[in-house]
Amino acid sequence: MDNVLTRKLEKFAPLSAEDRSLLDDIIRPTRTVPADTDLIREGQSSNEVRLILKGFACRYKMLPNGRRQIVAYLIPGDFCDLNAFILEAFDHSIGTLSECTVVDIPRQRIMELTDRPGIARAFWWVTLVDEGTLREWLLNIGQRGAAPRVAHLFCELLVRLRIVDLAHEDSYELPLTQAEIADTMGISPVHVNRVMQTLREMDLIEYRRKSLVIKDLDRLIAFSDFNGAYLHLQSGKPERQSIKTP
Amino acid sequence: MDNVLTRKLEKFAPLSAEDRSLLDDIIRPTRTVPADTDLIREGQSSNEVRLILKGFACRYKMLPNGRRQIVAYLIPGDFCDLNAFILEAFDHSIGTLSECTVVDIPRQRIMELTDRPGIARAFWWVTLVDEGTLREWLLNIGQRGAAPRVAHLFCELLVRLRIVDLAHEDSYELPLTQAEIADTMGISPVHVNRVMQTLREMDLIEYRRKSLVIKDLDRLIAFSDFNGAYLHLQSGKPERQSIKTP
DNA sequence: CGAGACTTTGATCCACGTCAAAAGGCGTGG
DNA sequence: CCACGCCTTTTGACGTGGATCAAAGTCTCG
Repeated sequence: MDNVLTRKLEKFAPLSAEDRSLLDDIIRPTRTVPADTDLIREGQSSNEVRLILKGFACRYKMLPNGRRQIVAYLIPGDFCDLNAFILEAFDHSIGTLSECTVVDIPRQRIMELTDRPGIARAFWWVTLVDEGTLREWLLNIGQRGAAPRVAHLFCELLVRLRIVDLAHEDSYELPLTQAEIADTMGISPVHVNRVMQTLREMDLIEYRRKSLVIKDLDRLIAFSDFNGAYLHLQSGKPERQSIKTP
Repeated sequence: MDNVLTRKLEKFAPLSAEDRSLLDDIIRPTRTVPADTDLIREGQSSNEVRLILKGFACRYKMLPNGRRQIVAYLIPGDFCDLNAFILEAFDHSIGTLSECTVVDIPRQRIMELTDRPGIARAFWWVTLVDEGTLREWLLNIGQRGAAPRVAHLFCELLVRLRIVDLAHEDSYELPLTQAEIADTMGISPVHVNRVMQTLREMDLIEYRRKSLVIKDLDRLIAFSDFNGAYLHLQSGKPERQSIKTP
């Protein structure tokens, strides 16, 4: 039960005891990866599936001119590449943002797991949530101004980290530099700094020592028009993010 | 053989004759949908899978303030919602951009098809390509200036339309208004207009009567840093888009 | 205690937005 | 076949959010 993966998957639908124990077996042996290390590089292929157990990582793409876009954050409980072995080459890289604990799961084991319908459905779910998140990010970057854009990210991370019990109240560890946030949001590092000051002055957040405190979640949600429906959490159990968006 | 769906799926891996004929049976009965009509609205659920046979449609998300972001184009051969029935509610809407011909396929038929491994793999492939495309769009909107951004879109559409034989040489029908392109690219309609004039003045494209002619594909590719690897076409058959990116 | 990595600040610039109006298509009905 | 009206494209003037550049603070950690 204290497995970050099952904890997450059960937010979609309950798993049988047997499924849960199969998923428990999978999370060993682990290895530790230092910060700022690539787990997978664009163009590579792989016969293993990586699962993040601890730390923050990201998917990113680079442009020849050196500009970088982070296209997803990977937090504990997230797979790097669940189905990627169907393709011959990765179309993006994955790198750690902080020190991470990772498991490498042989493709074969994943395929065994997906013989079980409950697990197969749960894996589909994570795939579809990833896709939904990409669409929401596109909306975020394409249509929101810089300040609500950053605020939206903070709301999303709160919800996602709560799912795996990594948020305490309305605050969580956010081991990112402002430059990394800039690469995520498509704005300059300097502007990220200014935006965060604005959010601070509005009394929406506090941010010190890589730790984010959301001081007024309701207003942060309203300010960023956050609606967490794209995370497709089970509807029986309304989460804070959904009850606040009329 | 003259089925827009199999034509596309075989660009990933060849299908058996039997698979191909199963996929032929699926594309009837069709219906015609006028332009600017929603096929699916955010929040809805559905037990059918829609397949576009003719025309352009798009996935989009709206903000409460009325701003819209188009997050994907759907062209002939594209599924609207292959796996979406796993979720209870759509997290985005799908609307036609031009008059479209569509088939509605009951969820049950899709599940029968995926019993066949070749088809199942092909369906996985389209899902992963969709996801890869979303990541590339995020890079495009987040990191490129307006002109290369639009140019990148034109390159992508050329490759995708060629896959289904809907491009003639380096040109194709593009039934979009500049306002729709603006909603896709996260820039204003006025600026789209100016960017297109720039591309025209650079002798990269011609655009009249909803018809786009790429006058110098190599330069357009270079200008937009286009690299079609994210479309994951079969590697045995190098397409134009890949040989031009060193 | 010093070095390198982050954050913060200030000044200036420019890509793109907004507003508003003119000019072209294009379908409809007379 | 023309004229009207509507939608789309184009143009111009002007405003602004965010970029860039550069330097000064501040952390953190060896």
